[in-house]
Amino acid sequence: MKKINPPDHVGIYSSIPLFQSLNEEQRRALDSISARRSFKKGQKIFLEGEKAAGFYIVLSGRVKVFKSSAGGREQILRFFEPGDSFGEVPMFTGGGFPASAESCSETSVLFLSREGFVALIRDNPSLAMNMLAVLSKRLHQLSAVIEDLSLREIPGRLAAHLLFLDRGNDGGEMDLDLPKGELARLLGTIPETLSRILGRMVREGLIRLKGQKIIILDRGGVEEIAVGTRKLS
Amino acid sequence: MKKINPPDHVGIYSSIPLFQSLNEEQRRALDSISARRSFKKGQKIFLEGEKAAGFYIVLSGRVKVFKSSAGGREQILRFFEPGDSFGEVPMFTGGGFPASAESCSETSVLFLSREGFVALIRDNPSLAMNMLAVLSKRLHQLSAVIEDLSLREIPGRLAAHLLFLDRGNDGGEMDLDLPKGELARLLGTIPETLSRILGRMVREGLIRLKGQKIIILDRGGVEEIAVGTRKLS
DNA sequence: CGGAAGATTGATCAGTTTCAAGCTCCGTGG
DNA sequence: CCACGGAGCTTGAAACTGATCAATCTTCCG
Repeated sequence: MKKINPPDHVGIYSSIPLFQSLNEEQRRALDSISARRSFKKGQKIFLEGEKAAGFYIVLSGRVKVFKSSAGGREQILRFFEPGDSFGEVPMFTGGGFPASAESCSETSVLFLSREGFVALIRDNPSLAMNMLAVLSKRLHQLSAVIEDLSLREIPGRLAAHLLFLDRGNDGGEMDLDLPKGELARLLGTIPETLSRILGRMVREGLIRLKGQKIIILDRGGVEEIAVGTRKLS
Repeated sequence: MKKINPPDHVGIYSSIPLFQSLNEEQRRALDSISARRSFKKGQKIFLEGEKAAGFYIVLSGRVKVFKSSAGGREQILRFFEPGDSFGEVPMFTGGGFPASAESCSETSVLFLSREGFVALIRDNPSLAMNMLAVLSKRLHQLSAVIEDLSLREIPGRLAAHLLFLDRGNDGGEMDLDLPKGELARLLGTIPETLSRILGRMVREGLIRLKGQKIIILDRGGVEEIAVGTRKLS
């Protein structure tokens, strides 16, 4: 499991992409505007609409950011892992958080105060550029989520996700890395539906599945499902 | 109709929110890195995945940014109007555009070169802050789209959109401001479905509709639909 | 070993899309 | 000035996807 937990505090920042371009002095400046916080599994970190006093960076554990509906349904926007920052939006809009955040496990985060960070950005052009890059990548990701939700049906989303998990380890066994219920909420559906579709994929010999372990048996077939060329019967 | 087309070029920039904080000299600098471009109705401005040499600002007309699927379906992410910038993402990610852009009418835009603008940002902290604010607002918007697509059904999305259009002019007649087919693609559906749902709303006395003109007759009712408290029969 | 949370399965239902046909509006050209 | 033609919009019937509800099974911890 990834974890950011080095001996001295300079090391903390050097393993955070956002701060790559800062020098020692600037990193020390971060110390005075940041604080560690810990969350137990399932704790709320912030709620949609809340005002923010700053933003967060994951040090260890995992955080999910999600939207929830009146009816109790939940759409996960993304999981954040060690090194990822989250909750930046209200720092720059002045409004509230666009979504809620909750820890998925024992989690430790770094909290950075808004004023401090904004000041730091003001005379660190490269920090500003890094943050622009972070937000831009986030926009790209959200666009992809929208594409999934609007233009693809669930088997396609699932297939694409499996191929994403499989990047690099062709054919080998891999881990879903999430409880199936969470995966369902990430794909914009519910556990029952996910279960059924996984079942169909198994029946058609596309994948093998035991617990959270999964193997892609027919990569070409899965790709066809992802693209929409082929359908599950 | 809004239009940005002032006598001298300083004026151009002063009516663009992104450049509010720049002084005269900095605005003159923009001149050397920007160029006007014109598009006729329905012309592609860029395609998803294309590499970018810069980004755009709408001067007059309207631009839609959208995702399209293999099956020919289309999800509009947003419309951009005079003063709005669009297509910034690849400037900061180094990748391609996350979506495609097309003019909705005779449209004139300002194109700003990537290198020039990045250089400008580097020694204009407030320009960087403005851009951070722009991207953050965009993230907020996309989150809202995701919420709509995943957590709400179509009558709810439509009702929310009508209330949005109505902000300020309680009860008066207003304009859809879009062909119904485009509205459908903005709400994540197809013209047939939109037509039926508008029909149901009329039948229930929630709205009156003639062409693109629409009046909200029962604001409370429309709000209930938007929130999900009430359903159309 | 017991119990609770998570996962699967089946039957049913609701919402949305698809396909097909017809209609309306409006600009163009005869 | 009217007729034509086409795009956009509407309407209907049928098909489909995914959600809901309810029951059962599994897993994993305490």
